[in-house]
Amino acid sequence: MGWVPDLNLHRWDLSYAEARALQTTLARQVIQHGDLPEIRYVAGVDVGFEEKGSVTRAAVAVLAFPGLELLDYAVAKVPTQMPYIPGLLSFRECPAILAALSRLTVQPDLLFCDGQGIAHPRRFGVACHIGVLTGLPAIGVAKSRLCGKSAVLPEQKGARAELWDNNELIGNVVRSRTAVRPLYISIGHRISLNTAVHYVEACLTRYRLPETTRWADALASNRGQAVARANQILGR
DNA sequence: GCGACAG
DNA sequence: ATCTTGTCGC
Repeated sequence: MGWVPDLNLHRWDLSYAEARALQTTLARQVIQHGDLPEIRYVAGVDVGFEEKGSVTRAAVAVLAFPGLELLDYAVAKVPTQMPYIPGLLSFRECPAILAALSRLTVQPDLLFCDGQGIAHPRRFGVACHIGVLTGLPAIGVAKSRLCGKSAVLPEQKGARAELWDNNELIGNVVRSRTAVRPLYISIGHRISLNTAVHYVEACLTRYRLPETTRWADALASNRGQAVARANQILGR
């Protein structure tokens, strides 16, 4: 990651108890505010699995903002080291994600992570983890809820409700399209909740997920047509 | 002890 | 996440 001089790495071979303790410690490094300067490059990050789960495949797609044209993408595969355990997702996915980020040519100004940010039992979901380790502004864009409670959401696109847990505001539940399941948006790092929701909505077109996530999703799951289209656009 | 539980 | 075809509804 030549463009990230200060990667704050740590060990990944931890017991579950150690991993949870590390989350509690690192959560204090999350910066829960920040109004971003000029955002030119937004990136979607996602992970998929191969070989019955033994290989973790991460993909990062960088789009121009606000035009949303694909500018760059990178993929990385690493041996899967940890199973999926609710609350410890980042320990399973971060190694592959960091590897993919290191292969990027364009440095993103903002990362959209597939999963929670501080809307997490210890306020340290995958978006916080990636944000703190890279120092980049990050947003958690999850397709479902991990923890917290929110009011019933109107079916209309644009409907928005607060997500609360233990008397703390941890995120927003947002209807990105009429009559679809809502998105769970939370602070990842170096951004405020309102700014985070603003950028997610700015990356929406006609689908439930923002374009950043859609591209990362397609590339992480290695969908032939998506890879072909990406390579065509980028002339590869 | 009984649910809930990102991807 | 992943295994998988057609089908019901906005």
